[in-house]
Amino acid sequence: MGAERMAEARTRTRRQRVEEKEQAIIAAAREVFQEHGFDGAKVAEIAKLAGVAEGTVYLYFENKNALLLAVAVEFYGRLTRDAADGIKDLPDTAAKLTFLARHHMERVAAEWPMLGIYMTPAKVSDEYRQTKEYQLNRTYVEVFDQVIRDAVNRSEIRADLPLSVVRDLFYGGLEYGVRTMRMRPGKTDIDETIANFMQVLTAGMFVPPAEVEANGGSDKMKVVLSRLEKIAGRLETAAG
Amino acid sequence: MGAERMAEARTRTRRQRVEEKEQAIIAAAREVFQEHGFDGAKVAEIAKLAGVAEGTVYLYFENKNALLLAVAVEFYGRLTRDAADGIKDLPDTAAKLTFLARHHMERVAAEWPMLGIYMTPAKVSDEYRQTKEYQLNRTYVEVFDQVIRDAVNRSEIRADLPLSVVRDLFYGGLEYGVRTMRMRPGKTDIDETIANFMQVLTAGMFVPPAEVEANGGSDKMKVVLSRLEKIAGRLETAAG
DNA sequence: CATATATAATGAGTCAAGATCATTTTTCCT
DNA sequence: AGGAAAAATGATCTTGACTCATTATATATG
Repeated sequence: MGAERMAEARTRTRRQRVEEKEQAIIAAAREVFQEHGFDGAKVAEIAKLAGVAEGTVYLYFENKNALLLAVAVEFYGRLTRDAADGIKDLPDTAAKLTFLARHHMERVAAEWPMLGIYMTPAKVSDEYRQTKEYQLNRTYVEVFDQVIRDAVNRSEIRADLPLSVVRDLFYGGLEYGVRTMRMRPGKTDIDETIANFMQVLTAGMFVPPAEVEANGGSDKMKVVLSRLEKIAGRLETAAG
Repeated sequence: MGAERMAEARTRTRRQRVEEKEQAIIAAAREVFQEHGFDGAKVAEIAKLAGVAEGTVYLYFENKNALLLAVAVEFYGRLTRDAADGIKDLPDTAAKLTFLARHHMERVAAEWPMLGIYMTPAKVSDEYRQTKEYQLNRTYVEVFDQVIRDAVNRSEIRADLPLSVVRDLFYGGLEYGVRTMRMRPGKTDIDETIANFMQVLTAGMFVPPAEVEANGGSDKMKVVLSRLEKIAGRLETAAG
């Protein structure tokens, strides 16, 4: 019994050591990927930064891609957690979406090399896309999806639009938005950009005929009112 | 004089031969990139397919990236030309945008590997992005931009939205849309997807309060009024 | 504590693929 | 024809991912 527990304890500490080393390698990989991009990153450099020999990396990860995947898992974990936490106490749909937009833009902008790399479809095989990468992304956008579903249930958002279309516009638009911002640094304000995005998603980009009618519409209301008053008058007369 | 002309003529035919070979290499590269992706493509295979020695490729292109760039130039050329041609005779903004959306989706879907590769920021150096790649993209989206500008001038589209935001939503959304379609093959209809995209861009995704008042509003109002008038009429008759 | 066994780590070596360059082949002019 | 310039070749070099025989460390046992 005592021996068994000791054995277990020892095994655990060994596992802990192993896990610490694994974490060190992942951390090093993140840093090197961030700096040089996937292709530019040398496994030798990652190993050196992690304080292990090059061969050791391959005891922990099958290959460079697996290393990238591990970094991505960690990245998506943080991303998803922060997104979910961030919207928890926000009052309405618009505020939540605005937060998610900002959160996404900032993160993508900050860790662009990693994300850009990871998103490259050819990089991660079809199998992976069907499983791990897909699941990661799925879990992340689930936060967004839930906000939309709630809004649809409360009839704030059209129910006739497929969720995927809304989601693709949101995240696709944001990703391109980040690119645009990177292209002209300093010349674009993130808050203004997000406000404009929300503007389009909320009200569309076309000048809404509805709006024209609605304004002029108040005139219509007057017309209707006067007609109603006439009717009321006739009713009173009739009743009288 | 005669000699000079002859020299020129011969030089020209030599140049022609050289250009033919260059085209052959580019064509081979496109095919191999298309099949294996950038990383998977071997210069040796491209050379073989083009019918030249491996070293010859490097007489025409500095390196593999330059080869990719050449393929991209050719690709963007076709893409831009077809886009401009396609919208020339279309009657209104909505039709033009719908065409551009479909055109883009189909091309991206068909030549995804190439585009996906090329769009990867790390692949093409910062210098290139500032010059060649940026210019290519710029020329392509110029077609879209002009449609939007025209629409703004005719007051069909809000003037307060930066063009870049509209553009990013359009192309970003479409790119993600293509991904979604690839993810669930057969389960998503391209025309329906495009219609939904246009729906959001046109009218927004939120249920517009204005619309309720204006559309339903006016109709309902008319119905109610006519009912009231009928009632009034009957009452008058009855009272009469 | 000493020894044996299992586990972990190492880095020199292999291999594949991009890029180079001395050599050969072709073109073209006199 | 002959020679110079241009073009093409492929063996060779280089780099970096990945392997594996060897060494070191940790754990279990007498």
